[in-house]
Amino acid sequence: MDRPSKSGVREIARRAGVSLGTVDRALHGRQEVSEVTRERVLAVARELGYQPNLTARALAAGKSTIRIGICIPREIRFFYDQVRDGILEEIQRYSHLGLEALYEPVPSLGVGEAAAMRRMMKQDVRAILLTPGHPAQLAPLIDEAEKKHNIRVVCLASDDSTSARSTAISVEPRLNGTLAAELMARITPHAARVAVFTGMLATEDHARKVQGFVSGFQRESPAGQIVAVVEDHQEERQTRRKCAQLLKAQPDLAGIYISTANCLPVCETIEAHSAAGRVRVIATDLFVDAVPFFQRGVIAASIYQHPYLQGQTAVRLLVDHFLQGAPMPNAHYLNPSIVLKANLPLFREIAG
Amino acid sequence: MDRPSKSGVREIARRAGVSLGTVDRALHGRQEVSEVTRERVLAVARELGYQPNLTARALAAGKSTIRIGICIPREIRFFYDQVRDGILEEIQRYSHLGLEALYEPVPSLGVGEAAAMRRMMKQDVRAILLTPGHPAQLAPLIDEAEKKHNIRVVCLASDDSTSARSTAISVEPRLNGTLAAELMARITPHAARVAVFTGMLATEDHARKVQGFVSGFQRESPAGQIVAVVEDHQEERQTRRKCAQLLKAQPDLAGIYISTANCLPVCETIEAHSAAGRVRVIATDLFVDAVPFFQRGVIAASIYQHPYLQGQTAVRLLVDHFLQGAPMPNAHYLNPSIVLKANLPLFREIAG
DNA sequence: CTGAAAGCGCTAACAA
DNA sequence: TTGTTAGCGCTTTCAG
Repeated sequence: MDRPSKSGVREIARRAGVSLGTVDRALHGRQEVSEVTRERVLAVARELGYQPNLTARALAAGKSTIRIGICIPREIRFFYDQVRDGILEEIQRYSHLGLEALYEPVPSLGVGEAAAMRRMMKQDVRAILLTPGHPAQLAPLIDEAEKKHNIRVVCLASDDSTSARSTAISVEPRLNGTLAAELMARITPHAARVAVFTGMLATEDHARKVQGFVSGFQRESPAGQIVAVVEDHQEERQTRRKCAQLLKAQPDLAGIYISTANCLPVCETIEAHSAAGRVRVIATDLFVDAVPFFQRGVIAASIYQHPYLQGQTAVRLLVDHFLQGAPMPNAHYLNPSIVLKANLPLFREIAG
Repeated sequence: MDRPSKSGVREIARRAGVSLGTVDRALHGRQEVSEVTRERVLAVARELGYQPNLTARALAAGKSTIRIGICIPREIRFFYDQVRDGILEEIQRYSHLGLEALYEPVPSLGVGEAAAMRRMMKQDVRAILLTPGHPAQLAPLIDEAEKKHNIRVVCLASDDSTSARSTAISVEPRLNGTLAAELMARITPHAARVAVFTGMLATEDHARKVQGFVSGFQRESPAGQIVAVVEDHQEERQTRRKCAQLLKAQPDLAGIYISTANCLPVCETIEAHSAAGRVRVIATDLFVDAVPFFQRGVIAASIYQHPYLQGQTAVRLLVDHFLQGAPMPNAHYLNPSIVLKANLPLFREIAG
């Protein structure tokens, strides 16, 4: 693979007829070097196929040069925890290359994110990873971080593509919906009547999931019908009430797709109406409290959005970017998984 | 998190009243140090909560101290390629810590593996990653590598747990079967009659997949019936013939689970008999030639065994083991994924 | 068996 | 603008 048997800064310096310091300055595009010498040094480096030794670089540069700010809701055992674990563990793996975490959690999604971002910006972070609760509101701050402070902002789980954020990592909401739809079409009888529960259609993510489900279900089950799209604002009482109404109004309902993590009240209502089994439920994501509903056959499947992997991927993109100079993709979409009873125990939320 | 503000070998040496060299020898359990000094040094290290700086270690030890042998069938665009890519890319990511790949491919599964292993053993590898075609036959050699040469042997995709291999990474075959069974039970009508295609039941992996499917299907579809378990020895002509026979003998067949990657001949035979759609096919793994069958609705789903991730995981386990001293788990089981038409484009075999 | 000293490849502080 | 030099924390000779 590798051609150059020995080509370090030393060799470059020798061939370009300059000193180590100059090579370093040229390589890093610092200002204290003349245009012409820089060109020459870079030419030699290119010719030699110079690959910096990251180990030596990290060692010489001293510890914790790359501080990464993390702004994620503090939870216990849920989605955002997994995201955070993925981030922190991956940063840990790269700590020897100087990665360091600055954890500034917010109490819950969308609360205090701006303040947390400001705090991080003051502490010399090179990147900020955040799960924006209201992406649009945060956009100006994201733009400021990116443009004024040269901080790479990575959105996780949710996105605002109109802001200047460097990249976003998520399962494409529309794909969530189409995958659920295809599965729903397969597991329900012919000409099935199904419904969707969502949070608020005003939220872009929610709306796109629903759109994906609607168009996917129509395609995969032409004889089927979507009889209701219920907005529950993720409030438990509202969910129960609307679910009960739905079950009463649609006695032959064959399936429900819940596009948020709010499946518990739906499942309980279904059981209370003795509709378990007849109404196939496809949920979203995973947490221990949902396990009994899988076991009792209330939840047929769940669309899993790989929170841990989202966090891990974010860090890997940053490592490639900062350490290898790789460009950041505009967005990175992960492949969701389907959870059934059989593979349930292997997901990290359940395995412990 | 971290207590010790400064505790390197230097500090240990100072506190233990010895020199750097002695600390190093003690820390690495080399022989040229007296029992008593070593104890003392280790005690100080423990007390200080000493964590070696991997960067400095890699830099000082020089490049490529940890050579990893890779013995995997050479393919184009298939399962083992993905495994190999996962391994090589992850080794690349850790090259700065001294990881180096020694790639000794075999022409096909089970051919020349012993010779390849012997070659690697002579080239001073610290670990061997292999996908054993006939695990039992290789066992003595694996034992020799582990015990005589102190080489960590990691089995991928397939396992021989009776050998002395350090660990094995795979999707548990039984889980493959039960997951396919649960899905089959959901997507077929009540009291469905289904069949299984496998390679050879004499192969442990194949047998366990079938067992998983049989018991899972009985549990999830008590009224259903498994009308045939077909051994096709993964030979195309045999597969076609037996599949045609099956379709003729079982005109009301509702589903086929193919537990090997040999789905193409089955799908083609089904289409030739105009049975597409009526017979739901659940396949195993993924490759581009299968895509049209997904699109035409012949293959309803596939159980994906994450070949790339298997390779990547193997390397990560080795990194943790060699660099952090973590014990290797006896086996590492990955969570299989379900491929549907909707998420098909996101798998790396298809995305390119 | 132990100590002293010379780097690994790179960055950064200080001179020139 | 450029060159020189001293390390980063560890391993590894080579003497003692």
